[in-house]
Amino acid sequence: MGNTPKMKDVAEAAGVSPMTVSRAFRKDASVSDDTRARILEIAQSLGYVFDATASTLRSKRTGFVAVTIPSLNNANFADTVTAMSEVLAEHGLQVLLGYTNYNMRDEEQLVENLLRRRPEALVLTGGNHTQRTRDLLKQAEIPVVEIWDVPVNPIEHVVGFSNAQAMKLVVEHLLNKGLTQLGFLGGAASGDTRGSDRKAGFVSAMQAKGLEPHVLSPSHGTPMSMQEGGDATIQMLSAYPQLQGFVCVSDLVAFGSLCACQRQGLKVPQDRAVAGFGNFEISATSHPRLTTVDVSSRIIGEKTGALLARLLVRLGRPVNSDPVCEVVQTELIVRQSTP
Amino acid sequence: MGNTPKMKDVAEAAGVSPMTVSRAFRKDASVSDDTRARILEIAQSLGYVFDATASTLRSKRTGFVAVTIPSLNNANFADTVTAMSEVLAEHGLQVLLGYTNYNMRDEEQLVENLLRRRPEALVLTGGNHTQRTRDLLKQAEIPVVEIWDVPVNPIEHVVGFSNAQAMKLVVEHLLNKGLTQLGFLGGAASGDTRGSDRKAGFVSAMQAKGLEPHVLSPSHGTPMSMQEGGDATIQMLSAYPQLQGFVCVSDLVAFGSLCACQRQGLKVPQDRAVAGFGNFEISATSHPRLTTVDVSSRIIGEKTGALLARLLVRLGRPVNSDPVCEVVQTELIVRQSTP
DNA sequence: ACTTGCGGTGTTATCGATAACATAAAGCGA
DNA sequence: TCGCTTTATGTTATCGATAACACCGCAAGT
Repeated sequence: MGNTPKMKDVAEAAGVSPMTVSRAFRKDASVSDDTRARILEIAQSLGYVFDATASTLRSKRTGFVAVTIPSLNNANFADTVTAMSEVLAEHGLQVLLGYTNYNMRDEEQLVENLLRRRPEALVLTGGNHTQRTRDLLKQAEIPVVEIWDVPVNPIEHVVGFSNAQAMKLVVEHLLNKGLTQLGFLGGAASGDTRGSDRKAGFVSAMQAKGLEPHVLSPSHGTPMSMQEGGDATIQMLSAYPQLQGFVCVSDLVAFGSLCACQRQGLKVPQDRAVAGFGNFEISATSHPRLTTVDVSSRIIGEKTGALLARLLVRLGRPVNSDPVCEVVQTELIVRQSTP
Repeated sequence: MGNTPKMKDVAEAAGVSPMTVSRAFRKDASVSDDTRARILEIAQSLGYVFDATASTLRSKRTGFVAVTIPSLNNANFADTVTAMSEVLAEHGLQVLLGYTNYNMRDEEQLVENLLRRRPEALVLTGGNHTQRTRDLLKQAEIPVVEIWDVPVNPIEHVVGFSNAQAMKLVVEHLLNKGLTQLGFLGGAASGDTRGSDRKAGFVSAMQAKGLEPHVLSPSHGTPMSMQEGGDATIQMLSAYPQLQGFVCVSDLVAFGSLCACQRQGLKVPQDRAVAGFGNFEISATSHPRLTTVDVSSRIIGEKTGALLARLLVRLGRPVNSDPVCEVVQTELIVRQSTP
């Protein structure tokens, strides 16, 4: 139990001071090559495992980057987190992940918990936060990045895109193809702000052409998914049989909608068009394949990781710099589910 | 910068000793209710955020549970991790997540990195590890749980199921329906051991009936997904046109296979049967819906979380107990993609 | 030859909270 | 009233690594 070897033990075994062992474990510090090699070998043979918890206290560098996402159950966020983790790992940084459940209250609690771990930076998915969350982050004096959104009033750095703008691409494509009777599926009032932004993009794009936007959103705060997309489609079909197409908050909803149409004996795209959002794998596979918007989830992760690596460069404390706002590309991908 | 308030500052502001503040921040310790309330209020007004990194060093309790999963890009693992996080959060424990990329070497490196953070327990997805990984874990003297598998030679605790056994359910169902010409899609040689186990289950179930098992696996170490499932289906169809059904390593592959069949003008299940594995959301939505095996991903996470909470109960060091081996239920779900 | 500089190493104090122990005040039965 | 437990709080030393500084010896510059 108490026999876990410490740096001191390694030092004694190697006949050097603990300080030298400490240096040997860091790539940058100045130790002669053979001393380092010998120390590392001895450490390994003793079964010594570096203790980051102690290092952290004195050096004030935890090597953590805290990241909040609404939910793990979303391939797009998972891609972003994976890419970010990879980039950060190259710089010796660890991602500390937390889930907000699409809820600003939970986010506030989460942020406080994460800050207790003294992360060197914090990444928030989305741009909507409670005032206390913003206060906590300000106090923490660490770099903050908001992703997957372009907030009107950003906290500091931003790596994202306009969900409303991206959704507009879809609507305009359908309008150009002559479809004017369109319904929107998804985008709850609270919680999923990205979904709401997409809905807003749909509504404003329709209104810009003087068309009526039909919308069906879930009443709860969590985003619609496949099953609900199908249910919503059935409802829409009976409430507005004249609809020519369904614009969906995500590919998952679109897939649910597609299958529901097929079950009703409706052909897609001949009888009804269906468009998704996010370019999930499913949209490239389904039959027919889904028209969607690619939002480069991985690239958001990579860019955020690279930005943080730059800000947290080894030379001492975080570099002060002007807020960065990187807008990543979104691209309409037209496939067979729309004319 | 240096003006971040510390416990001492809160103590002075409240006119008590730092120790009392420390106790006020822990639910269990003995402080009078009004003192605690006053301290917490003052702490809040000063913008004090508890420093877990310092607490950790002295108390030797990090509150971390390290978890390794092959990849975030899998809704099943995501469910497990989410459920586990929820349960552990109730006990003040934080999940520290790492990815092995379906690679034992990466896992070894990852485990070492995670151990540096001094987690109180470690959860490994799968039962295949390098010797050094096993040595590291033994040295660490913390509870270890292997999940999503029932290893022949477990390290310590297990919460999982037999992938081979579960796959056998699918095969036997198809055989009972009179289909004897079956092909298997997925399950690479290395890397994805759960996939390989499922493949093994398929092969042995076929051989038990004296039938020839046709198998098509990816050459690389990462699991097959939708796109590849479709490609593999096309290959199988031309190599073995007599096949009556495709048994797939996952619902994702099955969905790829289903769509590929449909593109070829083949009706499922009339012309070809398709079965998946994992009961992903897609299998309940697709048209036709997919026959699959439910493996209760969330329950694995919940049970693992509960087990760890029990082992790490607040009263001092980890409780010593005999290794637990919980086998969770798997259930065949017959839907329309098979006769 | 003498200084200057630098690579390599050791010494000491310290990061911020808490375990362990000590202590003061309050409750309580006989 | 006394001794005893219980509750609320304070004191001191410590967790394990590292920042900051000091130091030594050797090579290069003048």
